Amino acid sequence: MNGKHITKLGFTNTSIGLALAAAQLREDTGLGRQAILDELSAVKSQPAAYQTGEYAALAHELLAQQTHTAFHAADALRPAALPYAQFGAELIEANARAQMDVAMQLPIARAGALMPDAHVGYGLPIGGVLATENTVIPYGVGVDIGCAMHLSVFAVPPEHLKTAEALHLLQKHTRFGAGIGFERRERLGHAVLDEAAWDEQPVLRRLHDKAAEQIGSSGSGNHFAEFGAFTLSAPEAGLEAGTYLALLSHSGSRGFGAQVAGHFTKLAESLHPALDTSARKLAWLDLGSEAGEAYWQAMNLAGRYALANHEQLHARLSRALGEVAALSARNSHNLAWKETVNGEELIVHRKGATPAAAGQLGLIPGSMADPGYLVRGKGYAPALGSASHGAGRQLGRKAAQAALSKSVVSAYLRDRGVTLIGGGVDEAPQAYKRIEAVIAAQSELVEVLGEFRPRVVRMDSGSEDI
DNA sequence: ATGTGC
Repeated sequence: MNGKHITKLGFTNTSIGLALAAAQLREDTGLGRQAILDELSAVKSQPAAYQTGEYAALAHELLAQQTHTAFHAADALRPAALPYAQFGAELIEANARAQMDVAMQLPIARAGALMPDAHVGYGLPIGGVLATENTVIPYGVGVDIGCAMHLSVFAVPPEHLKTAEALHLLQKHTRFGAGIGFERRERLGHAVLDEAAWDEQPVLRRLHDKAAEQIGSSGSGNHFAEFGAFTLSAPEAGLEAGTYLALLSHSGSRGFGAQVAGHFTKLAESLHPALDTSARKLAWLDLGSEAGEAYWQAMNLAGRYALANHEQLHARLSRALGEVAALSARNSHNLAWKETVNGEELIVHRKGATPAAAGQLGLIPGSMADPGYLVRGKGYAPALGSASHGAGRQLGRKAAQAALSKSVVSAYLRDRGVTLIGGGVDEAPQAYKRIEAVIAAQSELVEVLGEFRPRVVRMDSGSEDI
């Protein structure tokens, strides 16, 4: 018995040595060569039946190889990306497109689209829409699960609220920054904190107290709360056309959602060790698996929690104003939904994309000093019923810090009559694409109903205030 | 995006 006999049976790599060792043990019992080769052949075709005895080590190696091969086959990328529509392609950088191309090579991908505010993100680009079959990609949703917009329009003129008072109200009723929450005696309860789901997963149970502490707060980066003038161009939901005082906010699921995202993306990566490195951050979870179900539950809880954050912010400020919103709208723009796409039920991931089904209201902000828009979706199929979630960055954070200064940002704000609390150069209006161009690039996707012009804005301080 | 890590 030698290596030649073994390789002839089709054993490779580590299994050759293990087969030889097992054959030696069988020879020691007096068994003949042909009988041993027959046994080896049987072990090779049915390793699961030989997990004990002389062939155990070989059988385990063969089983491991089988599993590995299966992983490779199931995770192999398509040789070419599936086609997808891009809106405002001239506004989208090549590296964001390259990321989308990788996503469209995933074996689970079915359809996709790139919005005009698209730019590079982890895994799926921001402004990317991706439909998959019975699977969910944690980084196809993003770190800030459920990040959302909320607008309250009050039936009073914008001048009703003086700048000094707006500053005071924002300072008093909003909280910004990583790790920030409300002081215990200031906290408001919310039904979302009493949901049964918190007790159904260790990761959720562990995060409940943090969620209770941070509810009603806003984060860092591009999150904001701002008072401004909202102009409605035609009557809508009982409100006459005109210009009104309004409150617009952008916030997500805070530390809770970020921890959920981190937990499940790590889990997804561990389940797809064979996935090509270019797609590592697009590792998915099967919705038929326990892990997939757990993510779906956690993601939707984080989505409801993010909306509850906005509800509390708007409730505090409306109450302080003594006004009730005459018109309000809100939408999540980092989430996955079960939707019918071309007659098939798929999981539609929107990572920095506004749901824009026919008739659906959505909010697309510009920057700290540029207009934001209330839009109505047109349910445009090539966009998978989506629109942009904002203007999108044209300069990354570091590039913005290097290219811009406090003085050019201050001048931009002054020219537009915007007063800012906090904010950093990395969030400068000049770091963003021109919202007018981004809106113009999606006329097939949404209809503009109204325009919000920011007047008094609060953001996190970042590294340095402007 | 988040008060922290392949």
